[in-house]
Amino acid sequence: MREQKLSEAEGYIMGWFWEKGEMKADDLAALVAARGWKRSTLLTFLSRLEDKGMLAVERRKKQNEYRPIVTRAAYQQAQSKVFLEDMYGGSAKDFLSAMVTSSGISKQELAELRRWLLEQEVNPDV
Amino acid sequence: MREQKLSEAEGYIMGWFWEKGEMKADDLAALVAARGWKRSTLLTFLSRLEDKGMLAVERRKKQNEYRPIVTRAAYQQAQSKVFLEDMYGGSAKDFLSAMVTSSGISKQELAELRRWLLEQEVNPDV
DNA sequence: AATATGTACTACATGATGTAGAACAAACTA
DNA sequence: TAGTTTGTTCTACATCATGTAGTACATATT
Repeated sequence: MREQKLSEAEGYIMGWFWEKGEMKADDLAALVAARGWKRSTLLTFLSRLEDKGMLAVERRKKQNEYRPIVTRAAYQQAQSKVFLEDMYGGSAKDFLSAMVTSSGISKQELAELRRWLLEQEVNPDV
Repeated sequence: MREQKLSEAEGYIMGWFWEKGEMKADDLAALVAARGWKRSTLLTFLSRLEDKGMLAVERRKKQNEYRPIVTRAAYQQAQSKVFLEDMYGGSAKDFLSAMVTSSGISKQELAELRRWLLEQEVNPDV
């Protein structure tokens, strides 16, 4: 039900859904074969993702169809807001400032960021 | 030992250390009285914070002295880097972009941010 | 009807977290 | 100095998230 944080495995799986869209358990199984999960393990994750409100399941006669109902962007945004709030009291500037100070961001990226920000100014469609 | 993520309670306690600096258990106890923790509970947290490398402890005859050895800024920076990497592949621009798109940041803040960024340009002491 | 297939339910170990009692050592006091 | 107080460290435990999977049960096939 609640839209929470995804665990590593869950995030990995959602990554595939965001890339491929709707899938059946077998489609996903093929994609995540590298992890060597047993089928039931995978099904457990899918079930948990449904509980977390990330996937919608269409129960069919043959194989269920799983569809992502939270976009990657929406998830990122939600997590980012929480992070920004928890860590910097919601101040994006403080966040950026910290990144710059600690070289968590390169000069090049900084320049790019500046360019982007200036564009935003021209387009007040925010 | 390892510098990890802080739990809610640990973060709350570190917040006080970052604000007050060095403290004895009693000093802290007074500050966090609202939480209604038993003394041993508080001591457990202090001990765990020491394990996590956040506090240095000077064992005294009377009361131990606890001192923060990771600054708030350092902690924020470390966490931010990890977050940025995990969530946006390290792209601060993508992060900002997401914030703007989702109104996770106000126009006013955006303007402030722009001003700040331009200042950074003038001062290449980054 | 017998068999195969696929999902849901149940289970379990591990690690983090919140919470705290009890043991033990040092200091103070009568 | 022996008893009492004070403070720290150890040990403990319940709960929750997570990774992992067996098994029961329903449905589809043959």
